Parts: sequence; structure tokens; C-alpha cells
Amino acid sequence: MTGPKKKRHVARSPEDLAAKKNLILDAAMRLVIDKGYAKTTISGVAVEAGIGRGTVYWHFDSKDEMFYALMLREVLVVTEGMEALIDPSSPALQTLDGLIRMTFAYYQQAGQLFQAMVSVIGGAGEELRLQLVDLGREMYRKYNGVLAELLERGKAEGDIRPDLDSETTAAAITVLLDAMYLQVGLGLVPNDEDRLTAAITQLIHHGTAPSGGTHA
Amino acid sequence: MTGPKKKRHVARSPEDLAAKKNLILDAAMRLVIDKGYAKTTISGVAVEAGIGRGTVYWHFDSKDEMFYALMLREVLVVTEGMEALIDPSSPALQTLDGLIRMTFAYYQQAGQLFQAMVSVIGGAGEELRLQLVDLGREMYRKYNGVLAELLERGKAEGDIRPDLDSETTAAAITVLLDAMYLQVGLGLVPNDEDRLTAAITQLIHHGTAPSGGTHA
Amino acid sequence: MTGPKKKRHVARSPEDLAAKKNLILDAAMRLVIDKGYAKTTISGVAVEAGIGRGTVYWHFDSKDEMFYALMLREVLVVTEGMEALIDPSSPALQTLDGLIRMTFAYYQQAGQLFQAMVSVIGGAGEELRLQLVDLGREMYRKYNGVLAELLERGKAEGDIRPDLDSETTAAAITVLLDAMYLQVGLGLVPNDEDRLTAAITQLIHHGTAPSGGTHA
Amino acid sequence: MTGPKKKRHVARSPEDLAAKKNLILDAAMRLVIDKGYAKTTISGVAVEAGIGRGTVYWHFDSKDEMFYALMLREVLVVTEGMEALIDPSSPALQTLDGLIRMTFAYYQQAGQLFQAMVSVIGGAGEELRLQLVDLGREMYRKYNGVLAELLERGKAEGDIRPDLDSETTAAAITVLLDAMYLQVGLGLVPNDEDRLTAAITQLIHHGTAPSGGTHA
DNA sequence: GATGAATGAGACTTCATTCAT
DNA sequence: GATGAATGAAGTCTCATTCAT
Repeated sequence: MTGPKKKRHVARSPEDLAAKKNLILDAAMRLVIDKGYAKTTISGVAVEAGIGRGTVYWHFDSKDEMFYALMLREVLVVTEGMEALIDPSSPALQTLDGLIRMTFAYYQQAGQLFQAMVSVIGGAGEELRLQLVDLGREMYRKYNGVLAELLERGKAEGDIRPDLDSETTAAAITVLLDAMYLQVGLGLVPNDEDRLTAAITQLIHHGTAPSGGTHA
Repeated sequence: MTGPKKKRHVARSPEDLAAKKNLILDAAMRLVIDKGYAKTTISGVAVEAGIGRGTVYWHFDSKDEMFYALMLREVLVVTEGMEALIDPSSPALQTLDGLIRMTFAYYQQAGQLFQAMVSVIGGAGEELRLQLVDLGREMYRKYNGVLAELLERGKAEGDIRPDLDSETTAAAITVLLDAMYLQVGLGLVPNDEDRLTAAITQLIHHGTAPSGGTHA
Repeated sequence: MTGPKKKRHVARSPEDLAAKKNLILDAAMRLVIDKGYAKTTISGVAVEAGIGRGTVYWHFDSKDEMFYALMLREVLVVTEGMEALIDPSSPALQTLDGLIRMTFAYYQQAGQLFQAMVSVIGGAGEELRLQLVDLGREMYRKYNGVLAELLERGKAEGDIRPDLDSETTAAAITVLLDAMYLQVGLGLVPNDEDRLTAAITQLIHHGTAPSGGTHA
Repeated sequence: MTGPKKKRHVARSPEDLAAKKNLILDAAMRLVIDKGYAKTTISGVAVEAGIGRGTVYWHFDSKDEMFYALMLREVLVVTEGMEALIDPSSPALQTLDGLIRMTFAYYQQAGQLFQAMVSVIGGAGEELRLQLVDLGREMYRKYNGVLAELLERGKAEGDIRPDLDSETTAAAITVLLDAMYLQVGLGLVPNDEDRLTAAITQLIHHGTAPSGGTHA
């Protein structure tokens, strides 16, 4: 033996285990954002997390299982944040505006999640791919549901046109917010939270027609 | 040589060459849609195209170069289709509606392109990734430009609110159309071209506010 | 410490230690019979034995050492059973017949030992391999010695041809009995103890020649 | 590029391919005899064969598939050699003696096959294991069949006791010859072809009973 | 005494790329 | 022009072994 022995931290309590898992997932998240799923290696994750290669496999059964755990964790963070925003006692329209603003504020996080997820879906094996599509479907369903409910509530409160197709419009708003990240990310639109929120809010509420217009 | 010689097609003219290239790219497109970039191998492309493994390398320098050529080809098909639709002599609003309808009609193709591109971006090396981001940026810029111009023309024609932020709204509409595919693809929204077009058109033109409303 | 403490059995006396060792070896024997040496892991042995992974290493220095201990234990069981059968006061021929019958009765055990041993020899490292070859050599030498002695005694008693090559014949009988397991195990020969004993006994005593024949 | 490029021999004809395959199998056979299946690595085989690691996978789908091909090849060599020996026009007893002598002469080869096969069986995965047991069963069945037929023919020719259990005896002789290798290999019995053949022949023909004896 | 988290060497395998034919 | 055999870098994963608790 020539070199000094490496210190070894051993997780003993369930909390330690969860913390170690999160440590690994943090490293994986950083790498998948930086280089994509395909170029993210278990070896790299171990180095980034400052642990041994085999340790990753002690906490996760396989690369794909690890990435599923990562996506699940991230999705929970985002959806829980969203749900916390809903306040049934305030007007629907106000909550809707808040949701839009929150989504943009979440961009850093939600956008990375979106980016990571398509990357993983693009590179993963058949099984993980299906699981992730399910996960994404669930997340969208929840988001759509919240929005559709808000729109319906807005109708009842007289702030939303009664003939609006709530479900489809909810889906449209969802993707509008989500995918907007792409354009921001590509640098095509300045990342100005106020301007973005204003433009989207205006578009959603009043559309492109002139005020009081009767077009089509 | 002991066995009988195998037949092989020898391309002679430039047209043959281009045709062969397209044959390979067709195979690659099919595979990348089906299994994603990471699981699409040069070997698989050769088999799918019905040619020898080495032949792919006679037509393309590398896997990444081949996928760049593929993405470029697909982007051109979509953007050229879009540009063909612009008719300066008809009202802007009518052209905008046509563009929205066309985009949904293109979904099958544009959606696959979108899907393929994120998969390739997620799996590709640094260089190809940057090139593809550039390509996507260019495509979006073009699409955004066309839309912004239409919106501006609509203002001049009195069909669009003069205070509308044309650029940001154009970007919003672009991603709205693009990303809507995700939800359709996930089966969350029924793939009904008429209903989709109507909902999006309504949203864009009139927003969610009640007709004639004065909501801030 | 946050969780409740797990019960654990603590061996105190030497007997407990030996019992625990045997518990582990039992588990190892089961696994090596079922899946072969290569696919038998320390982890699997620990689970099978119902103890912790690290505990195996408290009782044995290494995987190979553990398997050597296992093979040694099994060999002792078989050879001791054999030696108990020898009764110098009864006729050699009768003892020989008893030995043959006992060997077949032992098949379940001896056959598993044989099977396990070749598996371990096939998968083990150089050192264990040599030790096991030594062990096998020793076992065969003992068995051969007993047989050769019986044959010699049979000659003195007039029941065995005086010109018989006792040593080689003893070796032949040994392998005949041992390897017969393979054919039984492969299902090529019915596992009928009486028929097997009769055929082998006949062959050993009288060969294939017609009774009283003078062939060759 | 710093080093000189390695020469590369490319097999083109089917004969070249078969030769290359055999080259690889030769290397694998040498290694599995020397170190056992578990310690024989694809990497090692490639080095031993003087080719690249990946080349092994061009010719064989997996390690197990390669070893199945190896076992099949070796079994064919041995069984074909055996069958070539059968001459229906010469007396059965003489052919039997020839078969015994041949088997000992084959020991170098057959013994290695036996040794390799148990090693592979001990270390291989479930599927290969079952295939090899099938292969061994087939080989034994063939060998047993030839011997049983010879014994039956010997009965008809009056050289063999008519009450002999041909099938069981054939199985006994087969394993006698096969497993005898173990003892020779262990150095317990001198590898003297003449002495071995004589002892076995004597045992088979006349057993251990005194000439003309009426024991049992 | 006993445990299980942690480790890293090394195995199998895939696949982009090269090149003799 | 076209092919497919050959190559080796690199990735995922297993598992014997160590050691803090």
C-alpha cells in the first residue's frame, strides 16, 4: 500500500441514505443539463458526486432507474410548487396570473426539467422511455387540470368568456408556458420576466384583436 | 474468389448520388423517430437502407454529420412549405389563420422533426449540438419573423391591437403551435384539426376575456 | 441512532461458532449445487444463510477460503462414511459389495460433492484450484487404497484372480462408481439402485466374458 | 498519430471466415484448459488469438455462444473419430478392444474436452448450461449406443455372456473410460497406455473373479 | 461479534470508424 | 463506388473485499 486511504463516509440512518441518494441525483441533474443523457456516464456522476463508481449502484439498480428517480424527484418539486399556489378564496383570474408569473419564475428549474426530460427520453431504453412518457403525461394532466379548473371558475366569476373551450385552452396555455422556455433558452426572446408575463397575460386574456373588436 | 459475385448498385450521376443520400437519410429518419438518436446505430441505418455498413461512410463523414444533413433537410422541407403559404396580397389575418391551420396539418411531419431534433440534441456530441441549436434558432427566427410581420401588417390593416408586442407574441404563437404537438402526442388532447385550429385561433384573436370586456 | 435496534444473534461459545460456520457452508453448498461456483456470490450466500454480508467475512477470510472449507467438510463426510464400513473380520468380497452398494446409496451426496467440486475447480483461482486438486487426490488415494487393500485381501482369500492388477483395478472401480453419477444425472441410465449395483457387481466380478470362458 | 499502424488481415472467403473462427476457438480452448471458464476472458482470448477484442464479437455473439461453438466443435471431433473406428465386418470383441485403446489414445484430447466442458458448465449462465448438458447427453448417448451394439453383437458371436445387461454395462464402460482420465490427470495412476488398456480390458472381459470361478 | 454501506478492479459488450479487397 | 471484416475506446454493471458503526 503506497497512498493514504481515502476517508469513507458511511450512511447509517434512513435520513443519511436519502441524503446520499439526493447527493447523487444532484450530480446527475447537473451533468444531464450540461451534456445530455447520452454523454452522462455513471462514472462521471460518481466523480461529480465525489463518491466511488460502485456506490452509485448501491443506491440505484441501473442508470435508467437512477434517471427515473431523478425525473420523479424533479417533477414532484415542480408540481408541488404549483399546487401550493392555488388559493380557492382568491379570484380565479388573479390566481391564473400568479400561476403564469410563477411559471416564468420557475423557468430556471422547470425549463431544466423539460430539457433534461427530453434528453433522457431521447437516449433512454424502451422501458424508461415509456415510464417517462407516463410521468410527463401525469404532470401535464395535473397542470392542465388546475388550469382548466381555474378557467371554469373564471367563467362562473364572469371574467372569462362562457363559450371558451376550457380543456383545449388549458392545454394551449400549458404548452405555451412550457415551450416558451425553448425560445428563451435559444436566446430568441429576452429573458425579461415582466415583459414575458405581460405579453402572455395580454395574449391569453385579450388575444390579438383590437379592444372591443368583433372580428370573426 | 470462390463464391459468386454479389450484385451491387453503382451510382454514377450526381442525381443518383443525391438519391442514395436521401435513401440513407430516409432510413435514419425512420430509426431516429422509432428509437431515438442514441439507439440509432450506423449499422442499423445501413440495414434499414439496404446497403453495406461502410457505404454510409462513403456518403457521410460521420454519424453526426449525417444527422446534421438529416436535420437540415427536414428543416428546409418545413420552412419552405411555410414560406410558400405567404401571399402579400391577401389580408394578414387570413394568412395567419392559414398558417395556423397549415401548421396543424404539418403536425405529422413537423412534430416528428421536433421529436427527432430534441432526441439528437440530447444525444449528440458538443459540436453537433451547437450546430443544431443554430439550425433550430434559424428556423424559429424565420417562423417568428413571418408571424411578426403578419402581426404588424394586421395592425396596419386595423385587425390587430396596435399596442400588441408583435415580437413576443409571435414567439408565443410559434411555441404554442410547436409544443401543442407534445400534448397531442401524449394523447392528452384529441388530434382534431378543426377543434384545435378553432381553439387556438380564438385564443390568439380574442383571448380568454369575455367579448367586449374591459378587464385590465 | 434514530430507528429501533435490530435483533441479532451473538454466538458466544466455540460450538456456536462452528454451528454458524456450518450454517453458512450449508447455504453455500445449496447455492453452488444450484447455480455453480461462478454464479454463487458472497452476497447470495449471506442472504441464503439469513445473515449480513460482512458477517461471512468474519467467519472466512475470502470466498476461496470458504469454498475450501466447504469442500473439506464434504469430503470428510463421505470418506468417514466409507471408512466406517470397513470390517476386517468379514470376507473382503462381501465388504467390496457393501462398498459398492453404499456408494450408490451415497450418490445423492457424493454426486453433489463431485458436481460442486468440478464447478469450484472450474471457476476458482489458481491457489484454490491446486488445493482442491490436492484434496481430491487425497480423497481418491484413500478410496483407492481401501479398494486395493480389499482386492488384495480377496486374492488371499481366493475370491479374486491372483494375477489382477490391484491398483489399476481399484482406480477403475473408483472412477466407475464416481462418474456413473454423471450418466445417472444426465438421465441416460435409470436411477435404480438395485439394477445399478447388480450390473456393476457383475461387471466387476465376472466381466463380459461368458461364464467359464477362456477368451484371450 | 505516434505508433505504426497494425497490419490487418481481412478474411474475405467463407474459408477464411471459418479459419478465423477456428483460430479464435483454438485460443479459447487453450485458455479454458489452462485457467478454466471463469478466468478465461474475451480480452484474453483476443490477445491469445492475436486479434482485436472487438473481432471476437464479430465472429461470435457472446462469450457463451463462443463457448458453445467450441464445445460443439470438440464433441464432433471426438465422436467422428469414434464412429470411424466401427467396422461391422470385424469381430465385435476386437472392435471393443480397439475402441478402448482408441479412447485412451484420445485421452489427451477427450480428457481436455471433458475437463473444459465441466469447467464451462460450472461457470456458464443458465442457457449455455442447459445446451451443454444436452450436448453431453447426446455425446454419451452416441457412445453408449455404439458400445451397447458392440456388446449385443458380441453376444451373438458368443464372446459375451448372454445374460449381460448391455445398456447399463455400456454406460459403465463409457464412464469408466471417461472418468479414468481424472485419475490419470491427478497423477494417481501412471499414464501408461498399454498397462491401462490391459487392465481395463481384463476387468471388462473377465472381472475380478478367478478364472472359471463360480462366485455369486 | 455483526452489519451493510462503500469501493474499485475488471468483466462483458456496443459501436463509430477504418481499410483491404 | 461499395462492402463488410476488423478494431479499440468507452460504457454499464458485478462483486469480492474493506471498514465505520
